[in-house]
Order: sequence, then C-alpha cells, then structure tokens
Amino acid sequence: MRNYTIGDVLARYHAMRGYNVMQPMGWDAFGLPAENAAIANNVPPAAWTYANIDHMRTQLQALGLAIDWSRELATCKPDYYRWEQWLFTRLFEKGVIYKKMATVNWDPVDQTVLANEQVIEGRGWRSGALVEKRDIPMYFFRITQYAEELLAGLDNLPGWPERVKTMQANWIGKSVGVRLAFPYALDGQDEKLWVFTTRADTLMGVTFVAVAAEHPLATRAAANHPELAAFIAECKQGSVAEADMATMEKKGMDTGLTVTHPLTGEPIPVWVGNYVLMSYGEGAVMAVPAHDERDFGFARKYGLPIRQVIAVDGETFSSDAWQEWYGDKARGVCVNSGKYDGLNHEQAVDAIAADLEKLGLGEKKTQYRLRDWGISRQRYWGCPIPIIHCDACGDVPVPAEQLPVVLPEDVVPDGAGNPLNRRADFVHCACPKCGQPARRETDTMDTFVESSWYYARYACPDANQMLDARANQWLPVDQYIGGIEHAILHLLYARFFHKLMRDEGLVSGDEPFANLLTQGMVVADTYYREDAAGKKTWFNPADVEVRDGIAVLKADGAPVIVGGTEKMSKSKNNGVDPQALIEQYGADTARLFTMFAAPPEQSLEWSDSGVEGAHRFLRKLWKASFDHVQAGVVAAHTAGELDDAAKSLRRQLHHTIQKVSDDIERRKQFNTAIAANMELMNALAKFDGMDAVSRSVRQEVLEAVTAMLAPIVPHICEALQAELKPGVKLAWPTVDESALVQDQIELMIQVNGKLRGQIRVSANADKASIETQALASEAVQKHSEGKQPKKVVVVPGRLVNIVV
RNA sequence: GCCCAGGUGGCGGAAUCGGUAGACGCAGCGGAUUCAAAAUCCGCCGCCGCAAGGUGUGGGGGUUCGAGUCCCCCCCUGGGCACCA
Repeated sequence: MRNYTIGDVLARYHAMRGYNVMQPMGWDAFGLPAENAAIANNVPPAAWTYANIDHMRTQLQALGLAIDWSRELATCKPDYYRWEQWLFTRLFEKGVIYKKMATVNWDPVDQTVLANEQVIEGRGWRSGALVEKRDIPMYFFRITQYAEELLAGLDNLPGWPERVKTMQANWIGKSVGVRLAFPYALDGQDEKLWVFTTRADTLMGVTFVAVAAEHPLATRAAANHPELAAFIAECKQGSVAEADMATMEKKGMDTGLTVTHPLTGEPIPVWVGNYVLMSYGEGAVMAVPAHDERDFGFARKYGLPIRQVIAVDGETFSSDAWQEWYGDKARGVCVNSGKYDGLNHEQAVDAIAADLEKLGLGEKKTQYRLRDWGISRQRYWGCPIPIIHCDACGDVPVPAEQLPVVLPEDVVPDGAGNPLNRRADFVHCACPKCGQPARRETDTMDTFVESSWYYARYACPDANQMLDARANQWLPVDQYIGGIEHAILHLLYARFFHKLMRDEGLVSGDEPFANLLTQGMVVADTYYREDAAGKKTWFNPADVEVRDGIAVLKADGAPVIVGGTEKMSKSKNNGVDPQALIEQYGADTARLFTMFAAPPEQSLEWSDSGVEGAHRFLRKLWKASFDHVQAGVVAAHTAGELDDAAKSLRRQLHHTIQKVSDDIERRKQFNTAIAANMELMNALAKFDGMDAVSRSVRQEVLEAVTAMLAPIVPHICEALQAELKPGVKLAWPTVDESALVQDQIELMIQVNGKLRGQIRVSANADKASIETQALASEAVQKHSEGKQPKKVVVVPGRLVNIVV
C-alpha cells in the first residue's frame, strides 16, 4: 500500500504540473508463495493467485489510485510469458543462455530442491531432513559478459540513490589480480591447479592451497583415503547460501597431495576446505596465512606454517595473533621474497605477474565477483523453459510458432518435487527438428525473469510481439519505485535484461529506469508458535495482543513467541491489511497517514496510533473551508495593501508553496510537505480578520492548501475545490516572490558557541553593523563577563557568534 | 562473516549546504465548553533544577568559533548475500 501511494502522489503531482503521466499496474504472479499456499490449503496455485489479484485490485481501487487499468498485466498469463519464452529461444540460439551444472539445496526426504528460504538451520523446512548440496544441470544467462557495462552504466544514473549504486558496484565486484597455476603431476600426467588472487605480491608466502570438496583433485585424492572421502561427504552437507558458507566454522583436511610453487618450485600441500566453493572462480585458492585473516585462522587451527612476506615500518610481526596491518596493501613492502624484496604492492604484483607469464604459469586478469544468472527452477508455478530434449538432437528450443509453452493451471503441488514431471500430457512431445518422441523441459524460470521486463510491456500491453515502437516512446521509466530489498538482484537483473532487449533491437536505450526511489521496508512484529517437530506457525500481529510484555494470541489467550521485527511478508504472516483502515476512516485518511508517518526512503514500523491525527487534520481543513465558503466565496488575493498579520500569513503561504514543491519534486519527502501544510492551517486558524482583504487572503490560502494536498488526499481536495473555485480544475499554485520579502530578520546571538539571545536587524544590514548591534546587545553584555571579544563570526541571515 | 543503511523526547518523526536540536503529529497533563461524555477549542509538554542555569541527538575519541550533521574506533537494529521476491 505504501509504495503504491507514493507512486500515486508523484503521478498526480506531475499530472497537475501538466505532464502526460502513465501509472500502470501489474502482478508478479509466479513464485513460491503460491505453491506454499497450495500445499497448505490444497488449492491450485493458479486459483489462489487469481483470487489474490482480485482482492488486491479491489484494495488498490479503494485507495483511489489513478491507475490506467487498461494496461494491467499478470506475469502468469500465457500472453505475457510467451514473449519471455520467445526471447529465451533467441538468446539460447545466440549463446547468451547456456547450460551447466550448478549446486542446489537437496532435501533427501522430500526428494526436492529447496529454496534458501526453505532451509532452516541446515534442515528442510517440511521434512526436517539434513540438507545436502547436489549438482544438477541448469540454464544460465551470461550476465558476466555484461559485467563491465553494468558497472560502468551506474555512472550514467544520476537519478539513482548512491547507496544502491554502491551496493551494485560491490556486488559486481571488479577486481584486478593474477590468475596463476601450481603445476603438479598425477598418474604421470602434467596438470595445473589454477587460482586467482588479488595479492600476487604475497605469492612467496604461500604455505598451502585449498580446493573445494567437489574439485577433481579432491575426488582423486579421496579414492584411496577413506577419512578424506568422509570429510568431503561432510562438506557436501548444509545449504548453498553464501551467508551460511561465510559464517560456518572453517574446516579442512590434508589431501596428502602436493603441487609445485610456480616460482620457488617448492612442494605445496593441497588441502580440502569447506569454505572453498567449486562454482566460484577456479574452485581453488592459494593460502597466505601471514597476510590473509581467514588463512591465518585456518593455519593456526591446523598448525600449518605462517610465513611473513610483507612488512610495515614500525610494526612487528608475530604469528601468535592477527593484526590489522598484516593485510595492508597500501603500506606493506615485500620481505623474505628474494628478488621482490623492497617492492610495494603494485610493483610486486607487476613483477611477479611478468615472471609468471614468462613461465606460462600466469597472467594479469580482471575478475568479477558477479556470477552468471542461473534461472532453472525445479518448480511448477513458473514460466516453462521452452526447451525440448531429444535423444538425437539434444536441447532444442521450441520454435516461435509453437509458443507459448502453456503451463497447465489445474495442478496442486505437494512439496515433493515438481508435479510437472508427472504430467505426461505436458512432458511428452515431438522433437521440432527430427519429429521423434522427445521430452519437454519441466524446469521453470526464476521469477526474476518476469519482473525484468514488465515495465516495458506496459507501454504496449496489446502488442502481438514482445515490444513495439511504443516502448521506445515511453522508456526509460521516469520514476521507478521499489523496496530497498531489491537494490541488488531485481534492479541488476532488470538493467541486464534491458541491455539484452536492446541488443535484440527491441528497445533503444541502455537503461530501464531514469529515476529510482527505494522505498524503506514496512516492518512489523512477528509472532509464532513451534510444534514438537520444530515447525513454526506464524500469527498475524492483528491477532496478537501484548499484555504486560507477554504476547498472547487473542483467539485462545495462550502465549506466542515474539520473533522480532521483520519486513512484512507472507511467509512470516506479519502483513497489515489496509482494508480495515480504509473502511473506518476512508481512503484519504489512510493515504495521508501513510505518507505522514515517515519519509518514503526510511523503513517504517507499522502502528496505527496517530491515524486519528490525520483524520482530525482533514476534518479541520474541511471545516475551515466550509466556514469560509458559507460566508461567501471571494476572489483570491492578488494585489493591494495588507496589514502585518495578512502580510505575514501570505509570506508563510508562499514559503510553504516553495517548500512543498521542493519536498515533492526533488526530495520526495511527503511527511514534511504535509507538516508544512498543517503549520499553514494552524496559522490560518489564528488569522481571524473578516474584512474583504483578509477574506481574499484566506481564500488564497485555502485554494493553495487544497491544491498542494490534492496529490496526497485527492478525494477531499477535489470536493473542496468544487466549492472554493467551482468549475476550475485543480492546478499547482505558483510562488509570489514579492510575498517572501522581509524588511527585518532575527539573528541568533551566541557567546562562545552557546545560544544567549537574539537581535532584530534590517534584512540588508552589512556585517559591520550587525557586529556592532550584536556586541551592544543585552545577551552579549551579560555573558561576556566584561572580557574583550577575541573573534566575531557573522553568518548572514543566521547568527552571530562572539568568542571571548 | 561480507556489502549497504539507520540509531534524535514516552512514541512516529523534523532540522535540506557545519549555524536556534526536538518542526508537524500521536500520547500525556492542565483549562474552557457540557448535566455528563464524546467531539471541539486554548495552554503546557527532552532531562536535572524553585530559579539562574546546567545538560542532552547509541558509546568513546577528534576536527571546528560552532558538530545530530565531518573524521576515526566501538555497540545495537534493519536490508542484501545469488532458489522469498
């Protein structure tokens, strides 16, 4: 509700300013929540999803959002996802999409792949079984091919928040380093173990290398080493989530094999490490315990040698405890490194890379942390991947004329594997190439694919192709609004997809979203109960009551566990339905309250205390206008003599117009815009003149407030406008610069930085006369204790600080 | 663990470029109105203090005439970590 209201306020504001605004709405309809609901309630995800969409549409309409419903789309409809399938086949033929093995969470009891969210403390959410890592074939988008463009493109997005750009840049993670090899011989064959490092300057300090459990070298070593085989099996337990990998205890085991140091020729032991990922880079890392904190801990734990090869002036190395400077690239110089001694980081990397290159054992390389985007999901409720597997022809993309591959909607998943595999009518088909019986791919696409291009489809929802010329007329999106939780994945994928579509000739721009507003999360408390098997049932905050610090379920009065404050989600059942609020107070109060509670970018802990205040303000606005209109509508003030009170009210009015315009347009901060209008209304309430001039100023104020609040509370403002200015459309008010002029201003007086009083000076007084007036003021006389001023700081329009 | 934010009264928050900390609102307190209540209106409202004044923006240090705002260190909360979306 919050993000849609934000969008609607901006849309209405810009419409008032004369722009042609398109505000569309669509439903990101595929995905896990629908499958979870299906499992819980035994209804097909399709039926559940359509019912949900109807419910949400009703709510959005109740909020009075100015949405162009003729452009509505749902990503689970074949007329939407067929174009996604069409593009998939094009990209597959182009090689932008390819197939490789990838590691997933496997639940051995339910025989199904689990989402990271479904792995709780290393166990499957339904079965409770220990989760294993398993390698399966998946389709990947080559997003890494666009890594450099995605990174560089951030510089062309002035309308994006800095923090989002920083997060994306870090995620892409460009680093320049050296790819180098440790040669070894195995079964009489000469092989090379490749690693990537940004610290080639520490190469002489390598005391071991660590490989992933799945690394061929590990597999080979385990063949006649049962203990190692057992360790490798242990490494394959647990989830694939990076957070789990990074926080788990680092463990390793010696393989007994060695590789050769590329420069010294020394034998280097090979270890298997549970923290080394096969799918990351080369699946192997060189370890320099003296200068890498993680390697240091690992070496201490297993008694591996620690060899200092970097020194910093004035610091003493000790292998007893890690010190920050051990990893310092900026100050360190090489020691114990033979011919490289004395070189700094950059020089040493260059020299070592050059030597490795001569040996054919390494070269400088730019690497990205970003990995290719795996989009295969072993789930039913998603867009079918348009591939047919033929024994003779291999993976064959479905020809355009056979699209869409329609997902049957009458399926109820049960949590054990993808039910599509059991749908013979879906699986069996003929190979488009040779006509022989073949099998349809049953994996579906990551739902991020649907959400990567819907914004473009809004421009041409009825086009009989993916996008037509209208997309280029509208794009890029002027104002995109999304939760900060999308800062990396969704927004990076959408940027990537836009470039894919550009390279297919579908759009002409490089970037999809010109201005981005990342709305803060709406968070609420979570409550749950746990059954004997450890399964959690989550309760909605509306059904929970907190008494004397103990949370109890209203229904049965028995306690529930407080799960902390988290973003509203279906899985934690802590969403708040705005329906009740709208029913009790009306859409305008609900909108005003939501916009007044916090600035859009900030997260908001939901609570409806304060909603009364929003409602009260609207009643006051209504009453003030009604009283004024009762006494007769007049023309708004334009010119003529005003007394001080009227002058001051007009100054506040035009100051408010200035502020509110800036708040909405530039700062996108509505709570302060609302507050400024409240202040103005408070001032108007104290302004009681009933003469013709006073009434014309009152008319001017009421007209302006009505217009300024119209984007936020459109219904009441339209009704008020009809009374105040019948037959005239609401228009954004303009600032009368002459009303802002002041002859006298107040300056604060500080003595030694402490506020001691104020003086009134003429608005155009020069620094010298201000200083004289300040020194003569009572405040300074009293607080300077007769001492001579050492320094006088005059900040024009603000304050005077006297240092004694 | 890593990356990104945030932390200001009893509460939501304001302070936009280093210049009056606490705008606006909620809650509370006092008063008016009322037979009474609701609603409405007026006033008070960071903390200590009778006052003068002191003190105060997560904690510690620093820069500056002046720091909520800038710098360094630490603590806590939230978001993300590639299969929630």
